[in-house]
Amino acid sequence: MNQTTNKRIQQKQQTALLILDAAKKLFAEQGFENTTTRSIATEAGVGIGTVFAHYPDKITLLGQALRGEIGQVVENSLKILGQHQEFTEQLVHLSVGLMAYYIKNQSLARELIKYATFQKGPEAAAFNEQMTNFALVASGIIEQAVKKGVLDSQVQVSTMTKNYMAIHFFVVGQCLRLDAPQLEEQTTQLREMVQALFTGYCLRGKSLP
Amino acid sequence: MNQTTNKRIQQKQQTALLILDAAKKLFAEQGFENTTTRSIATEAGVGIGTVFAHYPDKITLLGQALRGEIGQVVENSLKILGQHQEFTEQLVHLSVGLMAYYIKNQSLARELIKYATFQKGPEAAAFNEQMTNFALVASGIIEQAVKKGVLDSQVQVSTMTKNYMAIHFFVVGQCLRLDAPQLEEQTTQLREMVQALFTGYCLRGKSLP
DNA sequence: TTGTTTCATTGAGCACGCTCAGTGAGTATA
DNA sequence: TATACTCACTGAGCGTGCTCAATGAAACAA
Repeated sequence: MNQTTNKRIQQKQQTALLILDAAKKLFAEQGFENTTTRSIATEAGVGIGTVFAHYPDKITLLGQALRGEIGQVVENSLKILGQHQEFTEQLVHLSVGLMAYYIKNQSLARELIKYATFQKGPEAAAFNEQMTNFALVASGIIEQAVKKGVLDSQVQVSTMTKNYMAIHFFVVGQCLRLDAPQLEEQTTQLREMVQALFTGYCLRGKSLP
Repeated sequence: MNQTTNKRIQQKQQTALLILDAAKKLFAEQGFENTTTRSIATEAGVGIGTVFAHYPDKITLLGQALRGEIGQVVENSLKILGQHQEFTEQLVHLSVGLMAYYIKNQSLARELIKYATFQKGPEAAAFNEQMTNFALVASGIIEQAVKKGVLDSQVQVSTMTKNYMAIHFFVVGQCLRLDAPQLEEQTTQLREMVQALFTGYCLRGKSLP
């Protein structure tokens, strides 16, 4: 029963992959807007109807194409978080990974985030869940700093986390919007803003470089 | 020469107004996506081609429809800025006007800002110029606070301004994204974030309420 | 095997935003 | 007045993203 039924399911899964691979290739080669769903279907060797039988719309295809990579980028950032001692540098590092990815894939990332930020739907929900996790990590870093006595204990961790996320989105927005953003410049700006946010609450006499 | 030429020019200007008025009406009644350019043409009593002879694309029509109102809102906010003594309250007040407008016109404003934030073109440029002016006002408020000795003179005004703008965009983003945002809640969050940003640098013993 | 049901696949077709060659009234020139 | 030119206006038509009734192969039932 299972073995026989599998034939259809396997076929379906493979078709879905074929379409996704074609989409990835064409998006990378021609950009999002310049790639037509018809050309994706042709590249994948299926009819247009099949494309939309597997993915509800074009933006979902882009989301599926980028989601894995973005998750990977965040994961990598998390792995080497511990290398930094200053919690502000940990926060900076957390954002820089994504910033670098967004700069490298500016036009595709811009399209996805434009959608995810302002629209509703499963694709936006999935993306925003990733961002919620991201905020949780930031919150943990700030909480640790308070517990270690590096930060004044009267700060509201939740409010500071929101402030950090605001900075993150602000700088990420610039990475997506500017004409030829330089990672170094944007990182410097990010660092300045994060330090400005926290320096007033730092207890030990750590000075800015 | 002028008088006779005016006939054409006047006719053209009136046609443009007719189209813009029709667009305003239909956008308000049916939303941006649900309003077709054809229906705007019909409502205005002109052909579709005429619509695009006057406005390069649909989003420009929305921009023209909202730009005036948004400018008005900012102007009104500026007029009563002086009523607040605490500079943090001045900053909060600066944002609240726009937030209220965005909540009231959520779906249309979202569409315009989605475009202006991530796309290029004259419409986006015009909107971003408004935002640059907005940032200049904020910068002035912060600079004043430093000069008055309310803020530690070692703060970088430019960096703090960026931090404030980050908060502004963050909260405005929520006003545009959430399902039924409450102005009071969003204002409270904005105030918390602004106070958290500056409290560490405040010289006088002004306490939070 | 034969009949029945499920469901992945298909492409003609729809509605949309936007284009562009053609039209004719308005304007300047003789 | 007669003629040439300008330019606001027009809608048929194009290329999109996406839909949906129809098709037929795979899966199950007899």
